[in-house]
Amino acid sequence: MSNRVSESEQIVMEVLWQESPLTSQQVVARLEAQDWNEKTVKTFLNRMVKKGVIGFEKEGRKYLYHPIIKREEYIQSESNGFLNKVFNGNVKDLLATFVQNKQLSKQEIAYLKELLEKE
Amino acid sequence: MSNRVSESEQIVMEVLWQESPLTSQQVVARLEAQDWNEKTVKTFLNRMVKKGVIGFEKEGRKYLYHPIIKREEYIQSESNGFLNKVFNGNVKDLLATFVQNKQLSKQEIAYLKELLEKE
DNA sequence: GGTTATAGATTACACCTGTAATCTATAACA
DNA sequence: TGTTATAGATTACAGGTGTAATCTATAACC
Repeated sequence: MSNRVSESEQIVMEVLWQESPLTSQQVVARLEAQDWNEKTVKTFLNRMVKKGVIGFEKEGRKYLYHPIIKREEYIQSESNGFLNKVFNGNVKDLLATFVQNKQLSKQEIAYLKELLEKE
Repeated sequence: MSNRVSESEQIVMEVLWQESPLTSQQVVARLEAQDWNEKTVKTFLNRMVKKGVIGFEKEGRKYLYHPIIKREEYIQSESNGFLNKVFNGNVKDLLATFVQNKQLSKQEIAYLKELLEKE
């Protein structure tokens, strides 16, 4: 089993990053919008435990799940992967693509300029 | 067979985006750095044809492969997928993450500011 | 205490992907 | 023209992923 987080698993991670620990039932409840069978969610939780990306504490017969990897680290790692894969590591190209293809509000533009000033 | 381009397949696509049409041998030659068996590359070409992301013209017994999907469209689609998946669609967050975590040269910063001006 | 509901564990199964080896037809060479 | 090299097609096979159903043990209820 690899220890990469699949797309579906990431959706489960988001729930636990938002709030934890949670029982599987609570996770299922918070994923209602996904329209996944409860069994499916439990499979994901199980696999994620095996991958070592989440852990749990037993509480009676139930488990209380919590994230092990940090959201920031995950985002960093995904971002770098994406940067290398799609933009061959060229940050400028990546930024230009997003700046040009997405509508940015005046506020956002101002905010980003400020960030650039600080660099 | 899905019509998404896998990671390995994308590497093959890059070759054809750079130059096409190419025979499988030429593609193999341009992928020497990948250290893939020739058979492996041919499998990828085959699958990509089935997925409809590349096409070919017969030239005698050989095929001349060419991309069907455009690089720009691919990048757009991957970028949007990434944006939604990792940043929940929030471009500002995405841009901030890359601006803050990557070293940008003065030139790059100037260039990006210029882009922002134009928005 | 016996029965039932439920929690997590195990099993299932098809499709995708990485990574080739083998098959089959034919072009090219001797 | 018979043999061989080679092109693409087909087959292989393990591990990951989506999507659950079934198994097994136990907590909870009657």
